[in-house]
Amino acid sequence: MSLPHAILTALLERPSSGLELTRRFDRSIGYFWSATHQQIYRELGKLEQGGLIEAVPQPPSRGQRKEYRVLPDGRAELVRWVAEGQDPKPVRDPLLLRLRAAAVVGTAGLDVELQRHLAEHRRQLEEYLEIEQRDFPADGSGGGDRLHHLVLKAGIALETFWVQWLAEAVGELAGVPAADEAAGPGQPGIAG
Amino acid sequence: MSLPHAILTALLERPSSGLELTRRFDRSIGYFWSATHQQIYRELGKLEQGGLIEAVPQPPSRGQRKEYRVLPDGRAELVRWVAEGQDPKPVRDPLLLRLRAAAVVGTAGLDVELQRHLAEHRRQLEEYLEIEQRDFPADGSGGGDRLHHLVLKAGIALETFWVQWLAEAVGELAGVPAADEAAGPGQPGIAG
DNA sequence: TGTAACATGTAACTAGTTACATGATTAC
DNA sequence: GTAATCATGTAACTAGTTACATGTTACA
Repeated sequence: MSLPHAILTALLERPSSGLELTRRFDRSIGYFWSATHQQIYRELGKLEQGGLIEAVPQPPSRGQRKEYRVLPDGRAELVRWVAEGQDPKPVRDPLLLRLRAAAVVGTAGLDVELQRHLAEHRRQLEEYLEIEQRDFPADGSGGGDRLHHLVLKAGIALETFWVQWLAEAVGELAGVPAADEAAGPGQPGIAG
Repeated sequence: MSLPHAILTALLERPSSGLELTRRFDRSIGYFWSATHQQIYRELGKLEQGGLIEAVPQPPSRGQRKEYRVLPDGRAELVRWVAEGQDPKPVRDPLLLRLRAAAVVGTAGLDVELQRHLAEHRRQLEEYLEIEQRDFPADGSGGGDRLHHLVLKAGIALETFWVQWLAEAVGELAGVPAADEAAGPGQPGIAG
């Protein structure tokens, strides 16, 4: 259950309205935990009801901006959650699944997809590198938080992995015929 | 919607009963698309109803083993899905979120978690490397599918990333006081 | 005949997605 | 005054998780 904690973190960094949060979830926090505005408004309601956040007093009506800030209980909950025992979540990626499927039914059409993904990951990597140059310049003058930098470096390393792996995959695919029957059955893959 | 396609792939590789599929989703396919037995039985029902798979004729009763195989429509659906346009799914990782939260409320208790994750990723990496040695030995005698190897190499690279990054994170954390107030507000992180 | 392991399922809940509804403010 | 945009929300659906229920087979 990470969304409430993502919102608590965002609100501690800066008290915001629902729409502002939505915008911030399109970048920043959203780079590793995305959420739609519907999810965010619903969760804000729950958090307020639970006494973890409060709306800055204002005439509450539809269409009217409502700014939230974190209450002591909210901060305490976040502190608790940071130290909580959580197993690493296993990889869950449809693209890897598609490669596995392609090994059985043929790779027709997959090359286009791989190239599209490659371009997208290159773009994302560029974006992260620009952020790093801006917020964490080599001369140490940026003043950015070390933990923030650590998180950003994870993003950079992950995108770098995808770019390299996809480039290899594109090459590999070029050498494999896109027949409808690439491999017969009984050829067990990862651990059969 | 990847689960039905994961099941179709698994059944094409080898016709199986629900429980066998469940076991295979604990390793193999499950390394990049996990599923519980409840999900699997529900999905098998839907796929059968949709005419994509069929149960090998048998007296159908509870507690009685039921083996499924893929029908032509099921294979066609999988072929279609392999070439389908799907955007890369953005990273969604609670651990990165927790680091971000720790930058605001302090890192107390996080080091233990990082070390636990590090150990788990080391174990998983070992497992993948053993599978690689077994199924894809350097002398090319393994006969494993090139696409399967590609998928495995993605798993290896991802685990390698985590091991390296977590090791750096543990070191970084050792140099940061686990105070309840590590950083004041107004210090924007990734893209603020 | 009891019990462990095999095997299939139901029910209830939680999280996330998609489509749509409605009011307020600003710029023309 | 009306169109665009800001802002908050509802409803319905899909996917995934957790807890539990029930029948079958082997075997001590």
